[in-house]
This record gives sequence, structure tokens and C-alpha cells, in this order.
Amino acid sequence: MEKVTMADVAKAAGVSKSTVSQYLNNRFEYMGEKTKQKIEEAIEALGYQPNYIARSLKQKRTSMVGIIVANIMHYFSTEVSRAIEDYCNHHDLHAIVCNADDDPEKEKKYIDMLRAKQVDGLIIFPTGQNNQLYENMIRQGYPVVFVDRKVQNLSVFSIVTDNRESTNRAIQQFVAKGHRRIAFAVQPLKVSTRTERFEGYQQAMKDAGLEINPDYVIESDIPGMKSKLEELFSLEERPTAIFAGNDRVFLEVVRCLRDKGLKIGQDIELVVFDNIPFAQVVETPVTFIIQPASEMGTKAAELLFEQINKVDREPEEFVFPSKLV
Amino acid sequence: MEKVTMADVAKAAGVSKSTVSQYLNNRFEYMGEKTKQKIEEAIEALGYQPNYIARSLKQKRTSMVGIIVANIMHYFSTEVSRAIEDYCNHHDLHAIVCNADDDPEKEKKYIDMLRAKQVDGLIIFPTGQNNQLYENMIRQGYPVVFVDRKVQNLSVFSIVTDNRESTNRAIQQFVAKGHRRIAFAVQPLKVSTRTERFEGYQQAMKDAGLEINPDYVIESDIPGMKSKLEELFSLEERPTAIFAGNDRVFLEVVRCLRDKGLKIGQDIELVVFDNIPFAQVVETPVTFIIQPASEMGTKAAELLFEQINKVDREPEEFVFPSKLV
DNA sequence: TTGTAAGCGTTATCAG
DNA sequence: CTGATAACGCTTACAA
Repeated sequence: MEKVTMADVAKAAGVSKSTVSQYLNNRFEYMGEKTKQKIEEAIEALGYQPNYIARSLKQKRTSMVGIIVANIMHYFSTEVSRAIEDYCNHHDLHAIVCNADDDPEKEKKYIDMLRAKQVDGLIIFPTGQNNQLYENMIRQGYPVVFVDRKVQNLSVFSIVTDNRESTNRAIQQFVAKGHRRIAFAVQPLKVSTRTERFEGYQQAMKDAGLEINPDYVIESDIPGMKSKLEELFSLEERPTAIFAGNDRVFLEVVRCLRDKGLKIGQDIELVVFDNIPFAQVVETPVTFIIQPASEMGTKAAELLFEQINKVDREPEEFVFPSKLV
Repeated sequence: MEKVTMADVAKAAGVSKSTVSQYLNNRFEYMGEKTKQKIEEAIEALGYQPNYIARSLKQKRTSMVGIIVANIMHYFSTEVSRAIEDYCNHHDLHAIVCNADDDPEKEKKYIDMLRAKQVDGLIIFPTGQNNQLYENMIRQGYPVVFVDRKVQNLSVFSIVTDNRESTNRAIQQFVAKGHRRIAFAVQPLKVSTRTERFEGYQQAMKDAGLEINPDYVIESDIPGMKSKLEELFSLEERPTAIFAGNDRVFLEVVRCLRDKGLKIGQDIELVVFDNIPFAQVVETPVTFIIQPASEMGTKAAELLFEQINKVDREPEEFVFPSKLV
């Protein structure tokens, strides 16, 4: 199987390899009509399929870009990825996505692997724990765009949301509705998105003249969140409103509320940072902070494309606004 | 950037390319301890990274496999893909997934593209409209596994669910609960999954001695489904139960019911073929027909892996049972 | 307008 | 134990 090469086609058509190559690359300018036809027939007859690997080796470009998402379980990641893929499709690139699973080791493994595979550039949702590695890439001038999370002290293109401000607004809204006991649940504060959201919460509470009750702040990974939430909702003075740091936290919160028999919108109000596709359909009275995922993805792809094509410009940070729904 | 090659390492270490190659491929058997160290240092110093493209060209294998899903919007597809990816990860393969978007043209494009990229094998959720193409691949002995949908007259490994039987059981359950007006909503009956589910419905109705009311059978693509559903629920004699052909149909049904102010489980009962992750969390009284997606994915990957490694055996069809939840 | 030949960065074969 | 040397399948000057 899979053995017919350009040389075979050339032989069959009675021309040379280079001529076939010309043909394949649509350099018809100087090609005789009959040669063209002979080649066409030969290709058809032999069922020839070009070998991109060989071509890539020569051209030093693979027309592939890598996307490394921190965790594919977030709907936001898949939305952004989809937008990137769309952009790539329209620009003769192929995007291949890898899931770092919030694990810096895996992230490193994928970065190395993709670079070994010679992908032309990388869009990364960084775990934030591989600064040395990031730095090397940047220094070497390798095309990279960071998405979602900021990394300190790195001169690189990045695409983020106004995490602090939008969280702030959401909490303000709670306050305006008369809530005083406002809880905040989030995964470990190890990346910029989470710390910024937390800062937004703190700021809003402070501005409202409200003390933050430490019992109302849950910082835990997903597996451990359930038990902490249970404690929270078992408190004498239960919170009347809660902010869920992202979609996965949200799921835990909803599960826990259901188990406790608490009704969302009635016993407790809920804001979640991120879009939850299905939730919009059922009548759950939840406020969503929605990031413009596809615009962000498109922008990221654009910036990467520019870098791949050697457009030189100073790295910038693009902050997209998110909106409450 | 990215220019240091094996030759550079060889020069720096004062050895030949072949020796470096040995080193990289862990052929230490006959290698001197000092050469080993020199190479190690040289690699470190130069920041050398091997070029997989060149290696692939030589070895005629890329350690990549392609997954072409009919439509990535189905949760089932992503579950299966994830299982395949897991398997691949454990077997030094990289899976790259493409979305045919239910479009045979795109499917063909992706098959051609992936083969041009020399992926070692393909797992396909076939659109079913490219039989000629499928046949060619099989005939050439190219490693392929089909998932989810059957394709007629093709000697190929395939992984499917017992669509007919499980739909049948679901409808029987409706009947047992006393339902008589049972509707069936599905996308165009162009692929085996849908026709089989429909047959399951027909059979169950027949066995129960119930006439099928043509008004109760909705066959439409997703964009057109909304209006047809509206008609259905506006009928004088509304159905009391409805079967949704898959998750996307389900979403349309739920939307429509909400708009009509009908309560699921109260005004109408609902079965859906497929898993809906979020729906399980909220208290929606829906029955799900759940396919063992990850087992199916793993099996598919296994079969592909065997073929890639030239294990010769007769193609088989594997039918997995799904269960009502 | 088409052919020749030299790479691209590896691996594989076979001497030394 | 290590090193030449020839592929792998394609592109691209340059020559004809």
C-alpha cells in the first residue's frame, strides 16, 4: 500500500519529477498542455497521493499549528479552540489540539512534542508553571500566542478577559440586590484568571463595606470541592449568594445544592464565570459571565498567523470584555 | 530559530551523525561511556531538538492517527475521541481529530489530507456518502476502523451500538407506562444509526399493537427541527411521550417544550439517545440511552493499533449494548 | 518548456 | 564501538 511516489508518476507520464512537482504546485505558466494532461492521467491511473511529510522536510514548514489547552473539560477552551480551527481552515493551516490536563509536566511534554513535529506555531493556555520553557521559545523567536491566562514578565502576545472587572460587577450586582453573605468558590489560586477573579470579589466586597467571611471562601481542586461546599452549605448562617469560579466549579455547586435540597434562585443566588451551554436551555435562574470565546480564539489565531508569516511587531496583551447574562 | 541539527550535535561532540542517532534511539549497547556523555553535553549546550518530520520520512511512519468525527457537536463523539486519545497516549501515538461536520465533501477532504500527512491509520465516524473512497482505502490495506455507523458491503472493522434494540426497549418502557401517543424525532434518515433507531421504534409500536401516527414522526435537520416540533406540540392530540434521536435533537425538543410551557415528566415524557452531561445534574426527569462511549473508543483504538502493527485478522463488527438510565 | 542534481534531517546498512 | 554513505519523497535553482 501507499507506495506510489512522484517518481512513479513521472515515469508513467514520461516526464521528470520536477515537472510533476510543478504541476502539483499549480505552476502551469510554462507548461505544455499535453504534458499537463499526461501527468493528470498518470496521477489518476496510479492513484497518486503526494507525501506532505517529504514536502514539509524540504520547505521547513508543516502548515500545522498546535493548541495546548490547560484543560479540555472547560467549555470555554473548546469554544476558543473551535474558533482557532475555523480561522486555520481558512488559511491552509491545520490545528492540532492537546490537553495539558492542568499538569505542567504534560504541558511540557506536548510543547516539546509539537515542536519536534515541527508545527509552525503554538497557541497555549498556559499552566503557568513552565516559565523557563516559555521564555526559551519566545527568545528563539518561535511563534507563540498565550490565551486565557497571563504569565509574568514575558514579552508575548496574549489574549485575556477582564476577569477582575467582570467579577467585580457580578458581585456588585449581588450587593445591589441586597445580598450580604456572598460566597466565592474557586480552584487553587495558581493562575492569573483565578487570582484576578478573587481580587474582583475582594474589591467589590470592600467597596460595599462588607467583611469577607473566610468560611465563605472556598479554594479547592475539583475532587475536594464537594466536601468543602457541603460544609459551607451546612453553616448556621448560610451564604445567600455564591460565585462559582468556572464551569466545573459550577457543576460541583449545582450538585451540592441539589443534594442539600436547596433551590437556586430561591434559597441561594448563583453567578458562574463561563458559559454553560445546556444550562441556558433549562430554566435555571443563574447569571453567567460570558467571555467572547470565539472572538478571542480568532484573534489568537490571527496573531499567530502574523508571526508565522514573519510580520514583526511588538507583543501586546489584548483584553476582551466579558458580559453578564 | 530552530536550526540546530543532528550534524551540529555530531560536530560539537566530535562524533558522527550516526553515533548521535544511535544515542537518540537508545541504542547504548555498544556505546562508549565518554561518547555518550559528550553527546549528552552537546545536545544540552546547543538545545538540540530532534526533527520528527525527517525521521518520519525515513521510517515511513508518523506515529499519528487521524480521527474523523461526523459531527463534533455530539457529546458522544467527544467521549469516544477522548478514549481513543487515551489509548494512543499509552501507545506512543498521537491522535488528531477532524470534524467532518456531516459533510461528505469535508470528510473526503480530511481523509485525503490526513493520508497525505501520512498518518498511520484512521478512525472514522463515516458520513456514509463516500463509499468509493472507503473502499479504496480498505483495498489498499490502509488501517481503518469505522465507529458509530455501519457502511454497507464493506469488509472493515466497525464498532457500533445496538441502536435498534435499545430504542425498542425504550419505547416498550413508554408503552408499559401506559403511553399510547409516542412521538419520534430524528435527523434525516441517511445513516444507519438513525434508521436503526427508527426501526426499533416501529417494531416496538407494532409489537404493542399501536398505529404510528405520521404526524408524530419528525424527520428533519437541526435548523428545521424547531418549526416541526412546534407543529407537533400544537396538535390537538399532543403526544404524551417523545423519543429524541440524539443530543442535538434533544436540545431542540427541550427548547421547544420550554417555549410552549410544557413540563418534562409532567406534560410529556422524554427519552433521548445519548448522554447529556449537564442534564444529569439538574433534576430533569429524562431517560437517557447511554452508549458505552469510552469502551467503544478504546476498542476502536485497539483494532486500529493492531492493523498498524500488521496483525492480520478478518474484519469484524463489534456491537456494544447501551443502557437506559 | 522540461530535465538534472543538490539538498532537507533523519535512519539503516555495512565496513572498519 | 563508531563512521561513511545511501536512501526517504519532495522542492528548487540552474541548465538545457
